[in-house]
Amino acid sequence: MEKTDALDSLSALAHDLRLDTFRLLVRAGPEGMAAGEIAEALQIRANTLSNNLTILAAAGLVRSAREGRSIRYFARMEQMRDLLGFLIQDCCGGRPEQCQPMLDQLSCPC
Amino acid sequence: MEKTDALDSLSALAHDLRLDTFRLLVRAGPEGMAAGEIAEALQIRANTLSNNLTILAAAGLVRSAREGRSIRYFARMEQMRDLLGFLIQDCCGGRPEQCQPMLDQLSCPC
DNA sequence: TCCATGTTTCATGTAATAATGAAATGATGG
DNA sequence: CCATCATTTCATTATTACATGAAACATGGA
Repeated sequence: MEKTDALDSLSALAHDLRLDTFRLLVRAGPEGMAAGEIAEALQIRANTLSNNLTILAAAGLVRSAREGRSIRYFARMEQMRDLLGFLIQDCCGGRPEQCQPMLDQLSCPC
Repeated sequence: MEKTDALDSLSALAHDLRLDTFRLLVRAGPEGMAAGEIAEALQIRANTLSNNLTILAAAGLVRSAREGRSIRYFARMEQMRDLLGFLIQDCCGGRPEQCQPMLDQLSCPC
């Protein structure tokens, strides 16, 4: 991942509503959620959500697909993985002795 | 890590100069770098850097220590680890089957 | 075809963010 | 204790991000 893509993703996630939206979609999994369902769940206006979904989509963190009248949104886990990869690579830059101990402490809560 | 802390860290990193600064400090390792050295390396004004170092410090991503006339800055890897942990936990929320494959693809470049 | 539903686009006002020059602070060596 | 160096603080200005109401667009059903 390029630095500019990482900046886009970080900016997209560095926003209360967008972080909530992304987390919600991650939890929704492969079925995704319709824009209306998201707005309902997060108690926000349709157009505010739409603007922020556009920003998440531009950053590659979500994708959309029309389904009848509504439009479903899905979290793009690949992008999330690439972002984590970028941040980790960032930390390692030539200094494995600093990076590895950090990663060892990182455990997946699964 | 709390969501509000994660948002602070994400906001702090979602800025070209601050991301560069943080990466530089990570690479500098435990010796850290004086503010003047950072400004020199990144070719930016002292006060611009100072403002952005303050933001990084408020987010917990760097710490500082005076050393003679200059002030040294250090990357706080714990905070970075916690942020990564938050983002990963975020992705797992109740859905290990989605999270684990992602993590398996994540390898440390060390 | 016409209407209702779901979502996005547009225009606008406002608030937050960012960089800058100038001045102030703090620390050191002479 | 003075001069100097390193860094921060302050005030100002420009830019950008944000939420909103109103209007537009697309789809499916009567």
